[in-house]
Amino acid sequence: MSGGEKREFYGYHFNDELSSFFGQRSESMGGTGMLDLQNGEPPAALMTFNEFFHGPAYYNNALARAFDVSSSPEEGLGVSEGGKTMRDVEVESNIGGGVTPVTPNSSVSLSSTEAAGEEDSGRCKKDLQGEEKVEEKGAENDAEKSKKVNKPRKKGEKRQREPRFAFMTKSEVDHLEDGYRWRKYGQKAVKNSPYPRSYYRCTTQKCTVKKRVERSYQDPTIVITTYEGQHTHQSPATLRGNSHILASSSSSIMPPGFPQQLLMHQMPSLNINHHHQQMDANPNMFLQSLQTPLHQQFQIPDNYGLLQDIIPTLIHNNHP
DNA sequence: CGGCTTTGACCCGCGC
DNA sequence: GCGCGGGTCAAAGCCG
Repeated sequence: MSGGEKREFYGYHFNDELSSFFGQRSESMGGTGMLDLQNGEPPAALMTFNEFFHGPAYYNNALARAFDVSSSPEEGLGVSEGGKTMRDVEVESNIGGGVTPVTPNSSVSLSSTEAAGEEDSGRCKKDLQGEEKVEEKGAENDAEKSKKVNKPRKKGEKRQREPRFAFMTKSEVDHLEDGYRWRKYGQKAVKNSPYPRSYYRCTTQKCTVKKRVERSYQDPTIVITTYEGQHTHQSPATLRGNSHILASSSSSIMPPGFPQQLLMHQMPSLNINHHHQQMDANPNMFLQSLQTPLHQQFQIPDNYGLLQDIIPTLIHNNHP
């Protein structure tokens, strides 16, 4: 909100546990901003925006190439921890005051993750629930109580997790307006955090995009929004016509599910700080993929150590 | 009345 | 096997 805020994009690997992530940054780091990967999860590969934005296929191939591994998610992207793999791109930017209607004072960060070889418990449940419910009915006498969520999964079948994108937004409102319509379908208390995590699903039919919204317990002014999946439609806001600019300028690099309205506000002065080692696998990929005006404002991260720099920035932003 | 939120129950994966 | 934490479901309630 204070004018002159800088907007920055950061790439970093983040663990699924964002809340923990933020908690540790000042708790275990004493506020130094060092990011400590919880669980000692090995650094995951960073992927470019384009890779991510072009969907899993692109993304996996690019990654495979970048890391010289099989394109098979299960075996290639071996950054696994508990059967989980993920890569992230974190973008952090402060929205200039007044640009964002709903979140006037926001600093937005985004990151993406994907557990390629993993399954999405949610989807599993949902998808199987319908079909299994029928055949299971019989053997479900005892499962009466479990009338709800119950879904056996076909053996050997792995759930696929959608790519994820997480935003760290400095905002007073939890649910940020991003141009899409969401329906809340759950809320859970977050461990080690007084703030609950809310689960939203895109209300558009056949669109399976979901998002989680939680507030950093270390810095209540920061709202962490994690998008999962890609919208199969355009943003209602875009359709409404007030985002046509976005449609042409960002649609080429942003995934359907990307909160364009949010991004739009960041675009004017994206500024990515990259570190290198992580990108060494393919240092050019990032830039190559950013064949849009955007890249002109990005700074390539050099290594996953960027994890360590993200936080400081946040701190600076939040505590001038 | 339709759409959305709330909320308790339930399932799943994982670590011990 | 058990407990924990994350994620989802769906009934009930709320609201415009």
